Amino acid sequence: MTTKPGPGAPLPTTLRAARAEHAALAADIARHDIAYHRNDAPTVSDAAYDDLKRRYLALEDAFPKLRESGSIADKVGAAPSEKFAKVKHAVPMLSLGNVFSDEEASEFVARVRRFLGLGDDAALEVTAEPKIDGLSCSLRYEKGRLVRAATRGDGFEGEDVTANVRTIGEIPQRLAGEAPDVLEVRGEVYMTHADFAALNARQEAAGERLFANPRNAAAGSLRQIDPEATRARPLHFFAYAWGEASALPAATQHGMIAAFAAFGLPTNSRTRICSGIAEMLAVYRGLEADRARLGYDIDGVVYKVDDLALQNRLGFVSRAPRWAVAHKFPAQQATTVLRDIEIQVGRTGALTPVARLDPVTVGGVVVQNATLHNEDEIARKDVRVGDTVILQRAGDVIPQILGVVVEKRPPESRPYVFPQVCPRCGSAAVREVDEKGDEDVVRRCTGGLICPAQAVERLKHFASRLAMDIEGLGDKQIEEFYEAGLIHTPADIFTLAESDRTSLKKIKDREGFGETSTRNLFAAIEARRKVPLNRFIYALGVRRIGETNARRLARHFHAFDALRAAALASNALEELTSIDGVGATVAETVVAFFREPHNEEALDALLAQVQPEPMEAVAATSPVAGKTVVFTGSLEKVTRDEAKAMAERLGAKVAGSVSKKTDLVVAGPGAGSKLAKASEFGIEVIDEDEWLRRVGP
DNA sequence: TCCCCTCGAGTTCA
DNA sequence: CTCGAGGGGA
Repeated sequence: MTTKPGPGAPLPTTLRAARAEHAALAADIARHDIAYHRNDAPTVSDAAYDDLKRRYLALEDAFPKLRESGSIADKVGAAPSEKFAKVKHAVPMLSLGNVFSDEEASEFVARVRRFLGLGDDAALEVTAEPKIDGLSCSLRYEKGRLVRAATRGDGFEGEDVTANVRTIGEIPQRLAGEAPDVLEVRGEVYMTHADFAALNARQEAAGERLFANPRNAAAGSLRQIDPEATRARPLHFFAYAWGEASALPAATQHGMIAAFAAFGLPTNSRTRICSGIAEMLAVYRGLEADRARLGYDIDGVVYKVDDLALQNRLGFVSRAPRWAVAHKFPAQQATTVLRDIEIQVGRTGALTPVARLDPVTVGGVVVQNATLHNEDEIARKDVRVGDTVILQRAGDVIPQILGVVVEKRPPESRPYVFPQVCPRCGSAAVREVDEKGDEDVVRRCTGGLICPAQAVERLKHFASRLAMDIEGLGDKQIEEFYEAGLIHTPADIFTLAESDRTSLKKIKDREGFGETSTRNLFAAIEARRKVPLNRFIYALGVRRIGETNARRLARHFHAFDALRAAALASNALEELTSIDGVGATVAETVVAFFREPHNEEALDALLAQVQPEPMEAVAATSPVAGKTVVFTGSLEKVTRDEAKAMAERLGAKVAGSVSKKTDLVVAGPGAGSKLAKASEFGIEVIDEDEWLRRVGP
């Protein structure tokens, strides 16, 4: 590391000296960035890193000429993901539902049978395979050649890691045999225990930081900027699924895996075909017993309905397939000491207790915090400061406190007393009670608009990715700007650039905000003066109005003025509850929001700065989109659940009874009163075959 | 009225 | 990811 003046040292007086220091700092910062973002192993503390950045930017401010040779300021703090191009998955990479017990696994099979309308004696084959604990990856082959590899990302969009994947020897550049024109092979990139141990030994010898577990090592290795660095890391791959395919080489799950193997792709030899729950559980037990000897990490077993035609019929529930499930091994547990309980104040005023723990490794990751959810949860488990607690990572991600080791409790400990006032603004914190007298589990700060904690959280929400998506205005910046008194309400964000230069100068000096980053931030803010209506509504942070409800409102009203006028109108509740998915509670919350005088004021100020763009009516893509459909009588080719799922997938609404709002009735044999009612209202009636023809593929 | 599903809100660590 | 609650169908 270069020796250099501390952050507080006087700046050099000559351009020459400044240039030398500027270059040295740039090199240091770049090195730390690499260590942090690429290797997932920071080499300096955040504070020390910030000092370097601050000094670097201060130099540039004092000697603007330095910027001519190219500044790294624009890149500083860039998310690691920005170093890889984004790739949209042609077919989303979805997640899997989880089960944790034999009973739940058995329910999965029962649910599949019920959905398909299979009798008890009808055969149903299911594959069982180890669930590899690595990184999901999608490999796109065109005419048999590997053209692109992408990480899973959020399931819809991942990162392009083609160059790195090409260095994995086990993954063929070219498929053997007769591969379809287009085939996206999906599977898991992982590292073996032996390679992980060897890698960590090398890291240690080189004085580099160690990886916490094979999965992190694999993730870090795959995301190397330099493909040659990936080549030096021994990665492996198992193919187990597929995305887009111009043709499928088989009609079953196991057939597909066999085809992958024939194409030269590595597949897992422990995959089995089972004809019932007993065999599935036997595979589970077998893998659980051999877990330590496999040589790579697995965290459970995946069951998949083998017949692809059945998979198709089963389809998806929200983001997970109905035809597959992960049977997880019991989560690892650990004990540690709870040092303190801190109360956080959320955007809606919710007081959330968070446990501060002595750092402990659970499932390969060091955990220091865990949410305690709410007051009742603490009381139920009688968690106290000083207690030794049992910790587990739920679904291997979020730490969860399971309970207290009472024998280890210090004699002087007392039950935890939940605060009755907001720790930030001192307002009373209450639990709301509904008309039935039921108490809400969360205690909320009643400070509302006067609570600074809530104000900051609302601002963070406003600028966040799913809301206004203002780049460069993250949580940290908002906190700093709020502290500095520069922004209080969303509208202030848009007048930031106009606000007097002296206060801006103040931020620059205080927060280490350089000329370049300030300019970029202003540009990002300007770019958001026009936003899609649904984002704007979501950004307002109205309670109970999340992403989906915001979209529902936007779709119904098309323009913001229409929504606002409707909320103020006398028939507001009626109008709002007519929207599918919006009930009385949500409607009342929306009405209350728009009628609150402070909100009206803040909204007027905001609308003077931002123009929400009206939402275009979406063109119907299917003949049944937007229609209300009723099924009656018995269906023969598909089950009722299936028909319903099919209709909803195409944008139709399925109702249980015929009314004037019904657009279409699908009647099978044995249809009774519903059919009569349909003809009474003059509603179109079709049979199952006609239905399948209309919605068919 | 109950049950199932979806949505919202809150959270962890990298 | 999980929990609780809202919405809507049975």
